[in-house]
Amino acid sequence: MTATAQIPLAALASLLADGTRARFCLALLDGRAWTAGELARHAGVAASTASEHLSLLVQGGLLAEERQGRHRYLRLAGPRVAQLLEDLAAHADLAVSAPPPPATLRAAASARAMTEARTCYDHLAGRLGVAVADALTARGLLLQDTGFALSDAGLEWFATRLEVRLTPSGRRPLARGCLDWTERRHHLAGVAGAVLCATALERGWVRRIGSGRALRVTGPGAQALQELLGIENSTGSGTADSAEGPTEDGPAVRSRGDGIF
Amino acid sequence: MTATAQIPLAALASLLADGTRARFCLALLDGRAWTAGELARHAGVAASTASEHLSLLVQGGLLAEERQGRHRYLRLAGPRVAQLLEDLAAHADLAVSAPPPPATLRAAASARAMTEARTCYDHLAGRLGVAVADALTARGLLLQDTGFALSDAGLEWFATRLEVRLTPSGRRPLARGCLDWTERRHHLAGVAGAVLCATALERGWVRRIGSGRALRVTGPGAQALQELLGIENSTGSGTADSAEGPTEDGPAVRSRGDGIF
DNA sequence: CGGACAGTTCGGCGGACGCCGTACGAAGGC
DNA sequence: GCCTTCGTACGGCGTCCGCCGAACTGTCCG
Repeated sequence: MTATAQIPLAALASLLADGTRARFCLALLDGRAWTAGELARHAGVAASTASEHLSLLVQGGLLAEERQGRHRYLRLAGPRVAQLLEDLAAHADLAVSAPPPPATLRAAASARAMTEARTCYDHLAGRLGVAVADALTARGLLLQDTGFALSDAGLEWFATRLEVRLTPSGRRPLARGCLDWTERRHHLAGVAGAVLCATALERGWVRRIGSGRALRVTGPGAQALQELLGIENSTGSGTADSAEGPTEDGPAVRSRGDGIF
Repeated sequence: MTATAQIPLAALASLLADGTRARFCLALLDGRAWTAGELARHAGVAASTASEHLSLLVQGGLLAEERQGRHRYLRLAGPRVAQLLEDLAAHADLAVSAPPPPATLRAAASARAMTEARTCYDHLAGRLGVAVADALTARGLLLQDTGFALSDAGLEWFATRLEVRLTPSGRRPLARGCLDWTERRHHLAGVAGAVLCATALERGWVRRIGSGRALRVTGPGAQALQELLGIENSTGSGTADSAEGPTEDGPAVRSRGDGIF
């Protein structure tokens, strides 16, 4: 019996203390399910190595698996895990103040698209995510000064303007602040953040770029954001496909929008 | 160059992945400063071993050190670190559903006192902490349904009833929910939680039991809680000294109160 | 039924790391 | 001044663990 096993905190940290396992978890922060092989290639290790790591992560309660035929799909075990990883990553990245500059043009374009708009597990992040949180706050729908919670008007807004139900599921908070690692400010997470992101994807307000977690705001999306929250088409820079994703990257489909968020 | 060093998340997790270092951090969650020797004895390792570990933790930004004469005092680097540790520990402890029963009578008594009232870094926890959060919520001073934030009335209450200023310091939120690992519900953390705890200690409403983090509510304290928040003297069980602390444990000073929280 | 592919299990190798004891420097009490 | 005490630097030892390749199981497809 090793010493770390008796300290739950150390046992949990051990799971994330390995570079390969950490890469897996960070990749899965896009909120989707990857196959074991995809994760192995993503991290640059042999399939056998990945298999063992994934079993550990599943056993440790960080990942959930779903087997379909000869595939083993893996995703984060739930919002709690996603939040934990976000917090940890945010803290770690703050310590290393200077992230290495992207090595290739393509990576740079991908990074730019990510800073504009992306998913953060199951909610919106990047400039877009922060802009939404700010707009909600400016309109008195979200309280950020004294904590982080929806106001009564905010509840009303979700029900009547957005026309969605916020169902309090389990112990997950309705609204939660999530530190955005590019903007270094909070965006909206929790049930409300998830519902908002899902709604935006369903109604075609945002679309995934390529196979990654970067997002692009569509024309109707820009209009909806303007009408619902008064968010103006801001600071637009080009959009690009993402660098990495659960599917093999096909030929680059690089599009360039004009100032679309 | 090891592989984990290139992944900040993994580098941070590595610091906590060792049982001894984890023990150090958990001990320091009492919010006070320990000397290197005290921590070494607490974890049961040689002084030289502890010294190396502590240097790593300081270098990693988790701990702050302060040298006084021949002593090296160590404390958590700040509220952010404390929160991270709390979250991590809460998650880890949930995974291991059944904590081992206390081995000695004295440890059992200490555990009982801890569940009643204790500090959690710099705020109140245990039954007392949750009771305070609940009372604030019941009176409309704290919003817990739609997130976690003080209401306007809550701000007012701190200013006029408690007669303290809540100064928004840095990026620390005014109010934050912290998962209580004994009650499995939220208690009040953030600036408000810290101010409330400090006030309670200053005005003698609560007192530290022995040298640990367990607290005892005093007579005037019970009265103040009743007047300010309508909290009745609840579920009192005996109080006892704590098992571990930064100072060498002297002779046990076991006191037994009658139903004092 | 056989071939291709996804994933797992196993053995073995090599590096990383946590531990200690010892020796040393520095601060404080007598 | 000497001696005790707290903390640090170093060398060595043992273990743990992450990696791979090879062999095997199971699934899908033709």
